[in-house]
Amino acid sequence: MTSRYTISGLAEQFDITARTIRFYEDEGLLAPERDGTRRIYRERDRVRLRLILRAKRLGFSLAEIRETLELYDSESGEDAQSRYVLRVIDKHRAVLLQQQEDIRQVLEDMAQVEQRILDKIASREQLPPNPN
Amino acid sequence: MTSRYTISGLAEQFDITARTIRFYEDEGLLAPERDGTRRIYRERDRVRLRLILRAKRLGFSLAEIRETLELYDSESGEDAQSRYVLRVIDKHRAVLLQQQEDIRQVLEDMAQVEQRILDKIASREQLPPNPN
DNA sequence: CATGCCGTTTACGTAAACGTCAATATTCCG
DNA sequence: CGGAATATTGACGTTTACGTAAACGGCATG
Repeated sequence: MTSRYTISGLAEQFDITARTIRFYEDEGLLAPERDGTRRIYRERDRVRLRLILRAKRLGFSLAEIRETLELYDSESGEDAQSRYVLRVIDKHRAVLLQQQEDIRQVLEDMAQVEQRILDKIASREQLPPNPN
Repeated sequence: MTSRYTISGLAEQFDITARTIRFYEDEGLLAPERDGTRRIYRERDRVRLRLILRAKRLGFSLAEIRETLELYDSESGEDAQSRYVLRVIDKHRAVLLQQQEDIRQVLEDMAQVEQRILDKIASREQLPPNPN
């Protein structure tokens, strides 16, 4: 059961269009096998796609995602290369931590707006049935 | 000291270009006062800009940000409007929580890649000085 | 066999978010 | 006061991430 997927199957699973998946391939983010001309996706392609969409939800560009995937995938034979990858990982981690902080801030702001509205609704319900 | 800022001042503070700030104004995200033709930014503009950039780092579009700002700012006089805003806030919160989860996942993946590399480096340092 | 239905490539279209001049004020500073 | 620096409004260019349409191949099925 080396699970195989069709392009429309994958598209449905992730709620995107086949066009999008082909585009990701054009951009070098995916490289499915072929049965003649048809694309065949395996489990590893699915995992990759899930990763891509995760990163996209966080606002990263396809170019960034591609570079990152290539880098992390690279067997990084040499020591220098390994250390370079480690540095890049640290940079990426910094960006993600910043995003976590941004999310915290926005959630806080939202809670304030929400509270303001709730207070107003509450104060209105206190009032007698419209003194007109 | 009702702090005033020039456009280039703000640009420097936030490490963006003046063009960007003007563009945000064109898009209805900012509305600074004018001294004749020059723009004058007050503290509230600065706060707004900080918010905009935060949201941008999280991958939201300017259109989304504008709508959100307008909505949250609206005095929402009517009760129905208030309840509507509360629902939108809930939706936004859901998106942010999803992002938090995405970040957790990506951080996890990164940690794995990092560990793999560290292991490889360690195993290499175990080996005797190159058996050639 | 005709007719869907899915898949493929190629190509042009598009919206978003600015960058990059250009031409024209204004303002600051020695 | 005069030149340098800063600001303003167009207007056009560019990149990203697909959408959309055209034109075609393969297969399955009534």
